[in-house]
Amino acid sequence: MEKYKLFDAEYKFASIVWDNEPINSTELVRLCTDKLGWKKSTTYTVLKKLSDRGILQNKDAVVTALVKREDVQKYESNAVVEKSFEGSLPKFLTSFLGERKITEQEAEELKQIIEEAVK
Amino acid sequence: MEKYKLFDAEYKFASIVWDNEPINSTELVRLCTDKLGWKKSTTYTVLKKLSDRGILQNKDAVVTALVKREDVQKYESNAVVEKSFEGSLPKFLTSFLGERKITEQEAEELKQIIEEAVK
DNA sequence: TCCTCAAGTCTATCGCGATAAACCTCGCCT
DNA sequence: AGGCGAGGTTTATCGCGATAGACTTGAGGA
Repeated sequence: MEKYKLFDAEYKFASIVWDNEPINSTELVRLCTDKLGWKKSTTYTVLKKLSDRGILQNKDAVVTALVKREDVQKYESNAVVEKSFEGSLPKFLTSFLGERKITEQEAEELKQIIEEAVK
Repeated sequence: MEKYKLFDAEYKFASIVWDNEPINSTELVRLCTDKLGWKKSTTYTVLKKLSDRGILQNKDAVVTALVKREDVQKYESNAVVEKSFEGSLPKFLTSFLGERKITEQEAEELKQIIEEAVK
């Protein structure tokens, strides 16, 4: 789903929406000024673009997300494994863990997640 | 290590080097023309930039890598988990796997990698 | 009626990554 | 002594994501 590809600025912006939706657009402008240092028009420009793409929605000055954060995250995770690890999750994991050590407890949690995906 | 951050074009280029090093620079130009559609000067421009950064090396017309592919991959994997998953590997894994199903064998392989990191 | 302010659009500008044109040097061959 | 190709640098140009300035519209209050 190429649709879910967000650029850096877009992702930061969308994150603010996800964290605060539903949110009034003027209030959102204020938040972006605080957290991103954006001017009003910048916020509206990005908001419009994401709305046109069906990612967000601005109706009667109330902004909500049409696409879930999880869906964008899923796209991101797949894209990286695809681009840098030939689509191989094992390769990704090996690289990520590296010499890094994890606790027995963390290992359990990860194995649990993996079990969940076996069917 | 911010040093390992490669842009898209740089990464594609470095990949060709990793796959073929040591390689003569003129030969590398030919490869880039074939695989990336680049002109000679484009190849040299990118090569110089990566050499200046200590990622690659061009000595007596022989190009080699000073930084291992694995190190760049490690940076990439960490960056994504950091940026999109609050640094949480479990969150990344959950998102990546999603409804996707994996075989018992693949699960074993993954668990093996995880075990390796416990200490 | 006029002012204000919320709400939003349209059209730049700007920085930077991606790509390349033009030019240079130097050894080698004829 | 002149051409030629390998090897390389310097200096643009270009596309696009990031950001914003200027302007518009419409409701509500003094």
